[in-house]
Amino acid sequence: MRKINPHDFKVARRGTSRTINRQIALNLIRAHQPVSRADLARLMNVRRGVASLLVSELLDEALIFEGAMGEAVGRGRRPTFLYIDSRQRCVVGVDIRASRTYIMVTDLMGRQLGVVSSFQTNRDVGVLTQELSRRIKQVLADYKEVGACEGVGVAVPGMVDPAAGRVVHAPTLSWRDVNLRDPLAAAIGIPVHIENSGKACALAQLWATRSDVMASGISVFVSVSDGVGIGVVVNGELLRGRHNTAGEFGHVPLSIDGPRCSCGATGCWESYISNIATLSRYFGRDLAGSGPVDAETATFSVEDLIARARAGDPKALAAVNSTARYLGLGLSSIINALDPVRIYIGGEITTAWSLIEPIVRSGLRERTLTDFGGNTEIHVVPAEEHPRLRGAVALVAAPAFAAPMVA
Amino acid sequence: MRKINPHDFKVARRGTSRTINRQIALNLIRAHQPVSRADLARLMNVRRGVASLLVSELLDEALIFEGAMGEAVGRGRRPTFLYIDSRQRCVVGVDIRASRTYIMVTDLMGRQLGVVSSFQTNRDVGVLTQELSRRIKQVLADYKEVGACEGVGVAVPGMVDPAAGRVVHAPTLSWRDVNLRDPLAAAIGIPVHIENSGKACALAQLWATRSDVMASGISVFVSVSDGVGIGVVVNGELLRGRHNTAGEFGHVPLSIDGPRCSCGATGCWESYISNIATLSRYFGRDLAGSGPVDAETATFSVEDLIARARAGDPKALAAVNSTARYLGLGLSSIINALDPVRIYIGGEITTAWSLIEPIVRSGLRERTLTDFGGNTEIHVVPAEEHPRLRGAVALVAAPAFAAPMVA
DNA sequence: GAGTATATGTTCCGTGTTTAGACAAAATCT
DNA sequence: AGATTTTGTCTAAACACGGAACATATACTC
Repeated sequence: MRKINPHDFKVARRGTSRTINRQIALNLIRAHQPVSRADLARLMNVRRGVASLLVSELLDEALIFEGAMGEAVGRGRRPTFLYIDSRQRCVVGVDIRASRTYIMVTDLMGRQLGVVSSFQTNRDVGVLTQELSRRIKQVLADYKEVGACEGVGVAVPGMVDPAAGRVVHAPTLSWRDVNLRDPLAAAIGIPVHIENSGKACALAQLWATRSDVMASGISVFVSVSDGVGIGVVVNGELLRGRHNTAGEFGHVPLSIDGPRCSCGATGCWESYISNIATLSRYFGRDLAGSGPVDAETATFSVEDLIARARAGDPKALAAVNSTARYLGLGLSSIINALDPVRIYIGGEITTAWSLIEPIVRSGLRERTLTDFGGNTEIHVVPAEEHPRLRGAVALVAAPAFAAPMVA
Repeated sequence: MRKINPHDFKVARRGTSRTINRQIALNLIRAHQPVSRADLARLMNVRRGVASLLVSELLDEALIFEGAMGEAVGRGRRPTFLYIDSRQRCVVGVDIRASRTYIMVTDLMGRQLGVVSSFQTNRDVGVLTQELSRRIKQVLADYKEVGACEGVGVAVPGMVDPAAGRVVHAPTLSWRDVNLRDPLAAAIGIPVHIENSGKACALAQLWATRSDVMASGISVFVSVSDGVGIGVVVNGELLRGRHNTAGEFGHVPLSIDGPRCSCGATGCWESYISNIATLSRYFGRDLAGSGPVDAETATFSVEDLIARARAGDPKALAAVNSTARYLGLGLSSIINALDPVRIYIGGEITTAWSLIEPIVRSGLRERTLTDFGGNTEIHVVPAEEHPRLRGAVALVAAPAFAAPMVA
């Protein structure tokens, strides 16, 4: 039951019905391809004539194309199959992280083309833009057969203003109010879209062709790495808030008297479960601080810690288990606050999922208000799926499929 | 940018445009009445002919009526003014609280008719239903001139399944899985709608004719009384979640090692800022527990405490100030999690707002991630506005104005 | 007071879109 | 070869917005 905003509404025009149905048809082709006009008519519950007209419009705009004739299922004329037209078009996804930056090329459906390449992140924006531009051009030259690049999507670990193309604040990169989009777009001559990496992860799941849980109700993506990035999707739309900072559950406290967090406050969830927090717990001292960096801690990663835990190192196991419990306790806040259908979890810690899942679940159940809250579905997204990169790609590819604004 | 759910979408039919525009016109009449057909055409940016047809349809359905001719502004024919048709129709709002139950009669616009009556809440559902039924009939008989009752809306302090008409769990009433709607509806012969009281408060603000902040972006209503009830509105729609429990920020922790909360967990925000928590802080012992009830604490309310604080009692002031700080700390979680445009606050503690506002604000700024987060607009809703009751009324009156489901 | 200007509300026709159904094309089965 | 079935196209009807003309009603001007 939505209220119409009496100061910001969209009147239905003569072509509004067509626009709506055209987008529905396009999405159905995306979700069900290969699919025939007759299939579409059945899926949409309209006459074949209408489906035909919608399809011819999409064909004119080269958003879809007619593939080979399908094999007839029973008797009767064989259908002509329709596909999203991703021939000779590609998208580049970029994931900027504190240590390394990753690049991937996909088609318009978000299907990976080639391999993911990476290089060390230079925190000087000018230098990074130069290097990114060079590498993107390189990658596009390497994969010439994939065609023209429709756009570049960039996931950034920090607060982003996508409309302005600016990074408002990225603590791990020491960026403040940086225009990342325009210089990069100018350098490569391709449109660039930027977004916060937690939100990008959520977009990746939302626009993944297989999943359709996220397209209705509430779903949450929790990405645990250097920091905790979170994206919330409500009714198929990313929750942005007034300044595009909605979803920062990482800085909701577990204990206001807890450890100091990079954000300046104390006891944030992030300060309990980030990779640095887990490692600090193992080494018995705060690695986030500017203390002396010894050879061991400098290169030791959470994956290494998990390996030791699996190998039977009791201290490592204790550190991981501790993180698991705090992870569950924080998830309970998300569940109480949003009552989501499903929570996706990504990040290095998920490689220990089989180890920690029961602890996460019991930590979660310590604080969830209801039994079904405690049973909220949790889905692990492995690193190989590259959620940030796929989300970055969605920034470019998804708008063409978005629902029209109506009423 | 919303994704169309490929398994649950609404195709635009021949009448869809008309349905959309009809609802827009209806909402504009609601928001701007008195208003003429020509005004509507201008507001909607359509030809007068279209507006005329929409209006005649709304007239046929008796949703609106033509009032007296308006005075011509300049020269030219005088407009015929249109109004939402609330003649001879009324709505009853009911607010069930742990101690007392309140009843109010309004018209379809939510304008209060007569006075708010109340009686002591009997926790036996059967007895309460009987008494409610008797009193509602009484009130409708007393105000016979207001016409037929379109429905009864009930706000309940607990978890509610509005579709089933059941109270799933209301701790302060000791109710579990109680069918409240059907027995009451049967007894009075009028449709009944029930909803959680925090969500009802949010609905009251959403559908208030003057405010239109809530109709776009994110807004939150925080109601502090025996417990902490919260309603979140996203893009003009109440955030419900999978089990209609979204918004329970009252049970997000300030400190997981904090005081025990009525929900069973420890350190919930509610356990720091509920009226009982504030009073417990003043009396130096836990009033929520089943300890001995002495004459002083039994009748002493937060309003009394605030009066003492204003009179200069340092212990009272300290207790109130403490609550104020915790209120601010918890609000920062809401701001970080949702980045709302505005937060509404209701409850007894708001009578001390002039006293506590700076402390709430500084507590809030201790933990908000960004400067603009720290400056998030906070709006106090005084008890005299009866947000719960107006929300209960909105349950009945609002559906007629809701946006149609499209795409 | 008659004529002019202006605003409101209705009506008519054109265009675009869905709805319904007929029809040709293509494939399979008998 | 003919019947059946499925796909895709086409045509007419129903319905909605878009645009403009027209009647109505009021105020201003000479």
